[in-house]
Amino acid sequence: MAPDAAPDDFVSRVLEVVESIPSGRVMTYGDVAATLGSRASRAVGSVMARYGSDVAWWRVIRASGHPLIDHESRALEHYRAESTPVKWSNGVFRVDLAAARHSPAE
DNA sequence: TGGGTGACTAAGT
DNA sequence: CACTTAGCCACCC
Repeated sequence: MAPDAAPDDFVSRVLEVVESIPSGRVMTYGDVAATLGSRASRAVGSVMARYGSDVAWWRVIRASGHPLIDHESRALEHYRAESTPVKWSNGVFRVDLAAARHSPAE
């Protein structure tokens, strides 16, 4: 129980990547996991569910471009504030990955 | 130590 | 383009 989080932990690593995402950009769970050298996209989501309250969770979306389920209204407010490119489809919005996808190696 | 779960992904229908 | 099925990996009890 160290008071300071270790950057060696998978959790801290995920948070670091999410915080490295610039405003107006988004990353998929798979991209974040790939940055960590793993395919644990689900584990990334689990980390966000627990510690996402302290990071820009709205900048992390699914590979399909859909925002977090049951949180799309909250995410939309952030996207509008960050000028994130989104596409509307029959009342439901979707992030334009072709224009908003961010690469950490860039 | 082992089994079940999940803010997921990709492929097929 | 949207829904369904199977696969993966890390975390929790």
